[in-house]
Amino acid sequence: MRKRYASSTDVARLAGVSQSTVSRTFRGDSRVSPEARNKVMEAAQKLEYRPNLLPRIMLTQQSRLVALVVGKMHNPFYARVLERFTKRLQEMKCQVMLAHVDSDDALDAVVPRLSGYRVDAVVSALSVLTEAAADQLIELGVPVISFNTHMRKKGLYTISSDNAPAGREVARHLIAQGAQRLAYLGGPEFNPANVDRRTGFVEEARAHGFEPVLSNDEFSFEGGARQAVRVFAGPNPPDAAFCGDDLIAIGALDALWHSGRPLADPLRIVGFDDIPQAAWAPYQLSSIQQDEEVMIDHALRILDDWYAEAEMPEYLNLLVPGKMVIRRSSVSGIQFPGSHC
Amino acid sequence: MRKRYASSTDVARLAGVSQSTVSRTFRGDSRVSPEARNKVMEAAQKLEYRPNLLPRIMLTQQSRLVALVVGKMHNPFYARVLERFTKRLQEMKCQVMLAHVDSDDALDAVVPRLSGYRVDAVVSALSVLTEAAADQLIELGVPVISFNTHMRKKGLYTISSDNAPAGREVARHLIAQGAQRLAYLGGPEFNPANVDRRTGFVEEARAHGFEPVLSNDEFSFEGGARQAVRVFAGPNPPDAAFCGDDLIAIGALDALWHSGRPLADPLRIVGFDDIPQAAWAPYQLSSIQQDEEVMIDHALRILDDWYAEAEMPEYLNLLVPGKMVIRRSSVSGIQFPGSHC
DNA sequence: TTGTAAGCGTTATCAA
DNA sequence: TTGATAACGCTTACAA
Repeated sequence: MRKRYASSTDVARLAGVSQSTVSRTFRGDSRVSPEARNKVMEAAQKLEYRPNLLPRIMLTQQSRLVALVVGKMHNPFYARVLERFTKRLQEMKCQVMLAHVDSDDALDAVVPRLSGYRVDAVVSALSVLTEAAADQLIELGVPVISFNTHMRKKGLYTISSDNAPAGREVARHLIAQGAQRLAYLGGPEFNPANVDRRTGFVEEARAHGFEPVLSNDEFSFEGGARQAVRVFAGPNPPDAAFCGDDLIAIGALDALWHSGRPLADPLRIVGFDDIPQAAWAPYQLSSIQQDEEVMIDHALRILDDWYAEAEMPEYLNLLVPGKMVIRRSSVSGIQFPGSHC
Repeated sequence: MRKRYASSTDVARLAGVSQSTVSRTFRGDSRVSPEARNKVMEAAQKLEYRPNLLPRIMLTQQSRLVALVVGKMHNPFYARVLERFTKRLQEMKCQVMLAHVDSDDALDAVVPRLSGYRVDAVVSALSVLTEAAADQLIELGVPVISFNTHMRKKGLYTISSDNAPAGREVARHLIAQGAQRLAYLGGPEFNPANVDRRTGFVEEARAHGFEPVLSNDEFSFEGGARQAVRVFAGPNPPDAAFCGDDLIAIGALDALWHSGRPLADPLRIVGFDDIPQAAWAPYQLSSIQQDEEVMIDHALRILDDWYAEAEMPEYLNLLVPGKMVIRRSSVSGIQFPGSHC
């Protein structure tokens, strides 16, 4: 049989005080005499007492547990968000309960547990939060904070990069650099972040008299590779592409690299997310940096308000501007191995 | 005031049955009549009843909560382990409590919370688990499972790649490819994984009459960049290097790339971890693949045994063989842009 | 098959 | 400053 933890009652008995005094001591309640405190601490030490937080949760209706629902962590952008967010939550005395969800089935299995542990809030960093998934989380009855989604729903608070203006900025930049034939290599067709990035890009391009080639696939390296093969197959391939995220951009470049296909020279590429790999020497990829710190700040503020029992808005759709980071890939263009021979 | 969840008592009242019947219904206890079950489910639906797991934890001394303690998630290898592990734990009906720890202070803050929530076990994917940190986790009184550490301590179960033989294999491979001047670019000098990889490599090299140049720094891109500058500075630089992990290898390559320094041709490189980026076109990096699935299997078996209240060994140090993945970087060597002109 | 009642380890209220 | 005592929402004998 498993060894039981010592309880505050055990400590109280050994210290010769009441259980309430032990409780007060450990919560830092001022109304404890120094002598009592000493006796308690000594007994606690002897018994290796670890205060149990669970009864407190039941009594106060507050767990300080925040669920973080993630999908694909192979994207370094999400790994970074997860790391920072966890750190910040710990600083505000919350713990993260991680839930990995790669299908709606997985969500079915996980949601009852999240409610069972009485998480105070759910944060979704799922790249695609479908409407059904959002509903399921909202039914938990706790605030749902979601990154890079935008839906107007009671109980849903979204925080997104301002994708459309970023797309427009990329179009202007590529055109200013002298691009003639534009392309957009995107994520899943109806993914909201993808839609906004593409729309901004396409609209701005059209305003300048260009009609970009459009393509979509997964947000991933492989998705980029597949699209590159399709988009750059023709006789007069694009000489500039905006990619839905950096992994797509890098996957596309690698595919072109391998294909040995004749390409426009220079070929200019811009990605999105500004993952660390974008700065790596062979890519030197221009990208839109999402301001994760500000996005996380917003999320924490919403949580704070909720903990303070402040009046919460029914829903919220916050936009955070991205910042364009210009590197070689969109200026002098991609250097293929040996391309300058 | 925060809205309270419905309790099983509320459901019982509405359904006109006893609270125990509600409890039995939700635990799938067979001793409930179909009529009772129906009434209960109906009432539960109406009240949006979500069973609370916390009292159960208190009663059964089992939370099915596993703490995952992570350090640097910017390493894609750890991100992948985290993702897989979380998924597998969910499949065995456990939830992950994530703890981000980047200093011993952070550990002090986090440990009392982990015990407070009564986690059943702690899994550490910290790249360096110092002895002090290990002790702190062990004092929680729950099993501690740690990756790529090796310490013999009661309550500590370690699972590591078998680093030394991997190092030896790399030495043999590079020598067989025709390398003349070997180098090892490593992680922190006393990190156990680093020590083993280096030792295996150096011993085998010496057995073949080679004396590698040694260097160390962080396990990171920047660490690799810094080491490359030092190691390849001399007049007769190494023509083959084994790197403590793939990020070091890639950082080193990028630094050399930028430096424009005259280098051995071919220059052969091998990394460790086989992160997805190792396969990217400009690098084509040979690497040692850690068999994470098997490592995770071991960890889950330990957990399973513990849940089954099986007799646990005092400690355990498991080794999992790595597998060498050979790519261009160690055969024809690294191609610098334009190097084949 | 159902209900009663005693815990689990805290917090919070009220007297002392 | 202390100690009783009633919750919190379940699980689990035990009785009916």
